[in-house]
Amino acid sequence: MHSYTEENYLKALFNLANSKGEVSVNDLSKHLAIKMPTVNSMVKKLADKKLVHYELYRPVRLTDKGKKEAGLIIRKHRLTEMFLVQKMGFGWEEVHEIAEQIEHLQSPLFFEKIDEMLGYPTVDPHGSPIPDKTGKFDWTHYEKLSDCKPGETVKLVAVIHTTDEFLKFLNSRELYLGLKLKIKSVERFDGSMIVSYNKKTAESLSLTVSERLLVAKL
Amino acid sequence: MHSYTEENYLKALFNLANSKGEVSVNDLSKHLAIKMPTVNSMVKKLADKKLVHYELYRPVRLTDKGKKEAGLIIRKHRLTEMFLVQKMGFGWEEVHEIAEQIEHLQSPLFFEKIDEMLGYPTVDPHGSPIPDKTGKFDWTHYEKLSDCKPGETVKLVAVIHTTDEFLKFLNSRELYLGLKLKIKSVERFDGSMIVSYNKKTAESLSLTVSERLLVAKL
DNA sequence: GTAATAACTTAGCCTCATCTAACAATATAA
DNA sequence: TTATATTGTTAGATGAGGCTAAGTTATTAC
Repeated sequence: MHSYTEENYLKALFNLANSKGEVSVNDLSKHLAIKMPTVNSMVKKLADKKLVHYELYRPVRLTDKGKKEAGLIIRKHRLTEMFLVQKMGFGWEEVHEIAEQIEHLQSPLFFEKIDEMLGYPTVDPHGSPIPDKTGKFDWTHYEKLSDCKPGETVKLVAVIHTTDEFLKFLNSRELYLGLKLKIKSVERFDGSMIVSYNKKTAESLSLTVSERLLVAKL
Repeated sequence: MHSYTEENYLKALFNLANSKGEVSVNDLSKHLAIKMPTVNSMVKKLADKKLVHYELYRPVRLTDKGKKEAGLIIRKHRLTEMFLVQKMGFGWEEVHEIAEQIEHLQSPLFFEKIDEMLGYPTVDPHGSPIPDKTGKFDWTHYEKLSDCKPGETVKLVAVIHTTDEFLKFLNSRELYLGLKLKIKSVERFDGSMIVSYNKKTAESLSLTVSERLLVAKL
């Protein structure tokens, strides 16, 4: 098994690699708030364990083994978040910190039980997919709200870059997963969007926000 | 806050000190499965932090501060065990290992929620008292089954030295908390007891077992 | 009351995960 | 295309929490 620390590096690599597939030592260092030389030596250690591909002065890529391990940790994290929200009554903005700790528990039985109690969910409370027991998952191809056109009606299916503050902001605007949104117009100037949903007929969402909301077209 | 390791030392001291109030370095070493020199240096560290009283070549005693800290960890452990049994359907023999890990989580909110969901319980699934929010608790004075006399009828209220195997043994004999037992006789020779409960009219319990069962007289 | 045993302590070493300081390579901009 | 800035690497230190080997103090047995 891997150490608490190694697990955090794997998870960070997994999350950062989503777009490019490779991650610079610098990105990792910033994301983990750990100095570069430390990250550098840890990356070498992960390479020794065949969890990442690494060459001097080159970005890092997870190996298949590394992807699997990372996927399994993310699985535990997301199952936990779902459990905290659905079975314990936490808000979606409260669960990240706690799941961050619980994901490291060594008890397959515990996570089996959670999975079962939740009815084998496929997404977490923020709409992110939960990897399966082999560590694999697919992001069904959702669009960013910011890529949609006026006149379209869409359903909010996931939230990305989920920070505390952002989720609280969504709460305050009554923006929840599953919500139907109609796009009324897009402001040329700053990319902000005017949308309607529920009883709100003209809410404005900045580009910063609409880029973080994933939707399915209806 | 204290490290994971320090928390384990505090918890061990708390558990071992129950009878004598003081604990030898040797006992601690055996209980934690950590070599004496390591324990020795850790004890000094705890003394620096005013968590234990310590003099060279003398046993160790928790300070009031240390007792409080330890009590709060035990509280988290026992609340967790109760949660695992009552809300997640685990058996009382399965929860120790998991609680051992969860007790170290840093999230007051998480344990508040558990406490609330359980209706502020005062004992864990094995009948041990759950310390309050100041780390204090009282072992209501229960008697060992082994100290009872033939003819008495008692209620099983707690189990001590709870290992996996022992709890499984109790399961197999259908010995659960709350059970009424009548003591029929005690064997002079080896201290074993013949008791009746439920539909069983003459079950034999060895001294090893009856010393680990706490009862209240009826 | 001494000798043997058990318990305790000290000294010194190890690994893990972190750091800083200094140097090397690559990328960017003039 | 050379100068500068950014990114990456190496070397060496640190603190936590372990270990073994060797010596010291208590305790137990005779």
